Amino acid sequence: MRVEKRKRLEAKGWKVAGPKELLGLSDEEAAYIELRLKLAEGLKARRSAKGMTQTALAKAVRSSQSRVAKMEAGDPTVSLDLMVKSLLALGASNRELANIIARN
Amino acid sequence: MRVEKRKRLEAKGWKVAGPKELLGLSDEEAAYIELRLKLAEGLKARRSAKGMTQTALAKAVRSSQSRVAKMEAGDPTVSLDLMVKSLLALGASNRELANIIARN
DNA sequence: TGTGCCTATGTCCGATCTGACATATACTGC
DNA sequence: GCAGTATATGTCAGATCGGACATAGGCACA
Repeated sequence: MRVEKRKRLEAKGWKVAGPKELLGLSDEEAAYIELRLKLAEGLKARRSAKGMTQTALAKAVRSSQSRVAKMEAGDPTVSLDLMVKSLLALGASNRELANIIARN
Repeated sequence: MRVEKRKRLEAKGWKVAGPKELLGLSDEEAAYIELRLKLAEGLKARRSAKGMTQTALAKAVRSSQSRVAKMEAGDPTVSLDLMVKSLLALGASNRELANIIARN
């Protein structure tokens, strides 16, 4: 993984467990965090494509605007569950979900 | 969704919120639960393909045998996060994850 | 039948995540 | 400038999820 990307991730507040190399991420840690970021981006893209506000999406998933903002920011305190549920609430199919995840 | 499948899901202990029709699942609820089952199946398949025991996988992800069993059973008390992390720990790439999700 | 191994299920309490709220920042149009 | 709207960020009590543990069921092979 490129240093630039790593710094982007670490800047978001991720404290990474057991560094294999100093401040490094293991492959699976990296895959996990990249996955989250892809979901976050997909969420934001889909929401704005629909012309929805964060508040509107929040209501649709019975959450709050602040949590939607955190989701889209890739905040470590939001779960994959919530992000996935939100994408589904935005009308994404499992197949579209897969596309978001597989995307480079 | 076919009634047979619905019963399969409900039998696993899912209590579904706000039934649109009596005992029915909305599209997004169904997609969410199917997603979980796919991950559960993928997890079990991948683990046994590697000849690992649940206990061995548990150690690899610093979890416990009981939780691995629940994961593979699609138990509602395990999060997507844990299932995804476990799949990644089994060496699955994000792309393989996507394949599991997109599978029929 | 017993011993051994793997998996399933239930319960507990400590850790993590959640919605709600407050507040801040940013960008409009007036 | 100010009001209105959208988004970002921090905090907190309550809800959910976590590993650990106990225990049961299943299946093999002596």
